[in-house]
Amino acid sequence: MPQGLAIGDLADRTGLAVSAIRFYETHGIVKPLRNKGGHRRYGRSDIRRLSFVMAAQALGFPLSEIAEHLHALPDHKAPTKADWTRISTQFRKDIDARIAALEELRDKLDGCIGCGCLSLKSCALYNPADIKGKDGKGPRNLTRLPA
Amino acid sequence: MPQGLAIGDLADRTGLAVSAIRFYETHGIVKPLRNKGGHRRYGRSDIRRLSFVMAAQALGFPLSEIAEHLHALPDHKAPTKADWTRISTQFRKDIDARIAALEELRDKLDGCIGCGCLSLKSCALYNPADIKGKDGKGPRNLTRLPA
DNA sequence: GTAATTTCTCAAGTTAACTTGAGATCAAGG
DNA sequence: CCTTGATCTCAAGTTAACTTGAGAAATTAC
Repeated sequence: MPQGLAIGDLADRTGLAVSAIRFYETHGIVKPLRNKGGHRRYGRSDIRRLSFVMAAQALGFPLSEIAEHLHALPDHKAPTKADWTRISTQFRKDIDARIAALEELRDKLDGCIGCGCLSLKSCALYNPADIKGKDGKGPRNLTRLPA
Repeated sequence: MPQGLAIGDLADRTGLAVSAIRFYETHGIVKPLRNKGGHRRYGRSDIRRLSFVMAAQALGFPLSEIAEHLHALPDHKAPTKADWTRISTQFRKDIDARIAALEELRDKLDGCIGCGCLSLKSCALYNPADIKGKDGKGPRNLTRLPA
C-alpha cells in the first residue's frame, strides 16, 4: 500500500505532463513529500490544487499569482472546506471582473462597428488609454485585462 | 510636408514602443512604405491597425491570429468602412464567445463554492476535461479559453 | 552647417512556462 | 533475480513577444 500518489498518477489524473508538475513544484505550487527512494508522493488534494491552477491559467492568470492564492492552503494537510471556499470566492471575484472588462470592451466595439472606425476621435479602439499594458520587462503579459 | 507618419509618431499615438512596432512588421501586422532615406512611413490607418492589435492582445489572442484577421485589410490603401466593419464584427463574436466561456466557468465555480470542493466527483474544478489546453510545443498558450 | 535626434539594421538578451535529453536510480511484474 | 518502466536531477532548448545594444546613416533644430 504505497503512501500517496506517484507523479505519473497525478499526471494521469490531471492531464498535465510529468515535467509540468515538477516545474510547478519549483514555483511552490505543489510540495510533495518523498518516499524512501526519493520519489515524490502526492496527496489527493493535490489533484484539486493542480486543477485550480489549470482553470486559473485558462483565465490568463500568471503562475506567480496563482501560487500566491494557493499559499492560503495548508501544505501537507488536506485543506478544509473553509480553505477552498475562501480561494474559490476570490477566484470568482476575478472572473467577474474579467467578464465586466470584456463586456465594456464589447460595448465600445459595438459603437465602433456602427461608425466603421472612420471617426477617429470617438472610436474606442483608437483610444489607447483604454488598454494600458506596460509594466515590466520582457514580454508584456497582456493576457490580463486592465483592471 | 512629410509623407505619412514616422515610426516615432506612431509610437506616440499608440503608446507602443518603437521596437514593438518594428517587431510587428516582421510579423506582417503593419507594412509601412519607405522614404528616400529608408525610413518607415506609416498611414493614418496604421494607428487603428495597431490599436486593434492591442485590444485583441488584451483579450489573449496570439499575434499570429491577429495578423490573420488583419490580412483582410488592404495593405497600403486606407481600409473602407466595410473592411473595418467586417473585422470588428468578427472580433465581437470572439469576445462574446469568451464571455460565455467565463460565465460557464463562473457558474461551475458557484457550485464548487457550495460544495467546498469536497465532493470530488461533482466538482467542476476537478474535471480536467473542462479545460483542455494542449496543442503544441513550447509554452502552451493557455490564455485562450476553450472554444 | 553643425549638433542633437531619430531612425536604420542586425544580433543577442529577457520572461514565462514548459519540454527535452542524458545518465543514474528506484520499483514492480514474472 | 532480473528486466522493463517510472522517477530522479540538472542543464539546456523552445515559443511568444518584445527589449537592448552597437554602429551607422538620415532628419530636424538652431
